[in-house]
Amino acid sequence: MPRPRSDEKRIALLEAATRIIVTQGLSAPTAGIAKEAGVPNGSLFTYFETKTELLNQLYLELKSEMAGTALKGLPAKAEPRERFFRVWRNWTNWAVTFPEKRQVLAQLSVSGEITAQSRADGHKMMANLAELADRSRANGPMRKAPLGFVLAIMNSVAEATMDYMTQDSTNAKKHCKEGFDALWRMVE
Amino acid sequence: MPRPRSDEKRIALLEAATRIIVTQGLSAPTAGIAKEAGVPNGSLFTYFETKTELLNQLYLELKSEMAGTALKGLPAKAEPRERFFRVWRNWTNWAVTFPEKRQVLAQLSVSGEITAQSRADGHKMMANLAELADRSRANGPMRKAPLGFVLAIMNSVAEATMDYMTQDSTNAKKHCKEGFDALWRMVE
Amino acid sequence: MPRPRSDEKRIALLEAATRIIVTQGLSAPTAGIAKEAGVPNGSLFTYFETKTELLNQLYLELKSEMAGTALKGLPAKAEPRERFFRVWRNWTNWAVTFPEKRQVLAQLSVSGEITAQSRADGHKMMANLAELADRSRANGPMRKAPLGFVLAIMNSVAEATMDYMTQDSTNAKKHCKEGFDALWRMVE
Amino acid sequence: MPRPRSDEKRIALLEAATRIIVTQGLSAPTAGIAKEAGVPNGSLFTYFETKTELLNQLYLELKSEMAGTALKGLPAKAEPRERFFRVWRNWTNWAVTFPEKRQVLAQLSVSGEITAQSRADGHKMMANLAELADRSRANGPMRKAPLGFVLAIMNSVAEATMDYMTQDSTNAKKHCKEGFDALWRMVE
DNA sequence: GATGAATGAGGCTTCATTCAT
DNA sequence: GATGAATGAAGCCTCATTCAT
Repeated sequence: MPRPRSDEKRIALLEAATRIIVTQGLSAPTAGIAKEAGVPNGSLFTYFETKTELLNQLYLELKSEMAGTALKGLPAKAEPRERFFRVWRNWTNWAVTFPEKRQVLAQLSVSGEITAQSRADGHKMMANLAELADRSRANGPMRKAPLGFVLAIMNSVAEATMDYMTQDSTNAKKHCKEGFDALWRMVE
Repeated sequence: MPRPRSDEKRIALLEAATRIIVTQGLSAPTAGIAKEAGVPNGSLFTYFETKTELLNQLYLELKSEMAGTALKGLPAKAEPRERFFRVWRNWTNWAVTFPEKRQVLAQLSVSGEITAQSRADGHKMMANLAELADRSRANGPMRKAPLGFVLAIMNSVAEATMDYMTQDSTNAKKHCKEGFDALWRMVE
Repeated sequence: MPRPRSDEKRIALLEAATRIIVTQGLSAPTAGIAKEAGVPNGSLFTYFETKTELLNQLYLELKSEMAGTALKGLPAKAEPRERFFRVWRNWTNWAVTFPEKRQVLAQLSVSGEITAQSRADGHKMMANLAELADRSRANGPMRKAPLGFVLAIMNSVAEATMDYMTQDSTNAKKHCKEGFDALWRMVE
Repeated sequence: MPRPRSDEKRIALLEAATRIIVTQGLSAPTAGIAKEAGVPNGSLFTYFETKTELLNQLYLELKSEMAGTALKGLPAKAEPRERFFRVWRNWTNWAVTFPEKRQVLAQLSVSGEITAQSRADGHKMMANLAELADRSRANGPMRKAPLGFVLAIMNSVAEATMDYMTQDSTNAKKHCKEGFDALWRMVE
């Protein structure tokens, strides 16, 4: 299938999918997504061969946006802790700003719809973040632990922090800092 | 004095559901679950009014089993750290021993099928664990953070640890310890 | 410019429904109706959102056809009695010609499936007939009775007449006249 | 199947059926009827072999009650008109007093569930009424019309009258009289 | 007999995907 | 390409009836 002329509808569909999936779950009908996007139901399939394909692209899109946002404006020269905190703040803020996106990403991640390839691609997008984490723990107590493990923990603390920031958004900033400090205590 | 409702079938259905959902996801047909349980499809509905009801009961069952296992054999008198580690070990071991149960629990947790009531009931089952966590952080750096936040982090580190233990099960014991130490560094 | 929705299928479905309902009642499966109409079962639902919707539309269709037939070719200028008789003849003939339609209409009318809206719409279709009745009784013994009552009686005598015409169709014409005369005696 | 010991439950079931069918239609589940009657669902089938059987007996029961009420206290010696009016009043009053019974009887009558035998039995119950009608028209304009036809018309006018009495129950008595007068004008 | 759990065929409806226009 | 009607397999759930206790 040739690439469709404009990306407009593709993006409209992806955004609509996010909105619909938040409320209806992954089993939301493609027709509903198309309608929400203001696109005829049949056309969805000229942009995405199958529903699974749409879901995988959505996964990548969200992951990419998340990673991009986290790493945006990262100062090239600064203390590791400072650099890491910058990323942490961007990252968690993204989640608080777009809770639906985070939720959908979570749903997609546990679902069986995402292919190994997509997961691998998704991980690549987090590569810079991983590198940052790797350096941060270089002299700390987890210096000998497998990087994957450290990343997993970092990710999970981030998730918990995001949850709490979203839940109690008036103190979001404070929770953001607390989460970071806790993480730092673990690795450094 | 009619045939009494058999608890066996109820359990068979719940276990079958776990097995089926691991491979097919939450959208697995009820007929498939019934078949796997060796029960006629219509009978599923004499034990669970709807599929959603089945899912909610499964959630509670798994949560309850997980909490029960974690707290089993907890020595009444011991150092907090020791007590907590005992729980941690039980908990993560359960996840490694029954990866399907954990996976299904994860799917259920993010799905929209679980009612607020079920979630509340599920939380209650973790109450003892929560208390333990509360005491552990009493003199540490997170002593002023909201308990919910501490629990969320604890939970997320546990998740990461379980993931890693499952993935690299030869070193499961080591990862279990590492995860715990990381957590302890955060709170104490 | 997709395939336009075919009115043919809609009508085929309505006619099939009539045929099926006569023999199987209102509980006739939609699949059976679709099959009888030579249409795939799923397609029934592109023409009628639900079975109830199909039933309501069928009700209206039949009512409309009945009213239309009754009033067809009504001479603008003629004695009231003459005009009324014309209608009466058309009306009862329709019932004798299409006994299945009448029977289905009867089933629908007593069933709980027909909405108040549909009933109201159905009544409107009989408005001209009602007007005719109203004029006919204007100088008779029922001139002071509520119009609704007169209409109900008229309708019920018509029903009885139709029954008898159908049952003993060789004398249909005679019964038609007798029914009309009886009715006329009542109102004029 | 041997006759069950007591008629209590049988009657409870029949009455429950009436109540349930009014609101849910003839497709009401037997389990619902049993529950409404305070009888275990399985027991329904010791009183009625099948659902159809229950429906037929209900039909007969209602028909019998209706006829019985109509003919109750009929003065042996009185003018035909007077006698007939007595019956008419009883009959229509019954319908106004028990609108659910009438409605259910109507539903049953048009449904395909009632056997020819039941219908025949039902007609027999109206025999006295038929005889009355026959005498009433003996010298009137319908003296040569088939008795069946006259009965049908009588029945249908009664139906219309009942409808109107129920609808506008404050003037029930008046409508009762009006209906009767209209009928009388037709036959006498 | 009384009870209510058990059964499995079948009903209505949904939906991803295709395809006529 | 764009559109939305068409398709039919499949899903959840219902229910009359049977039967173990």
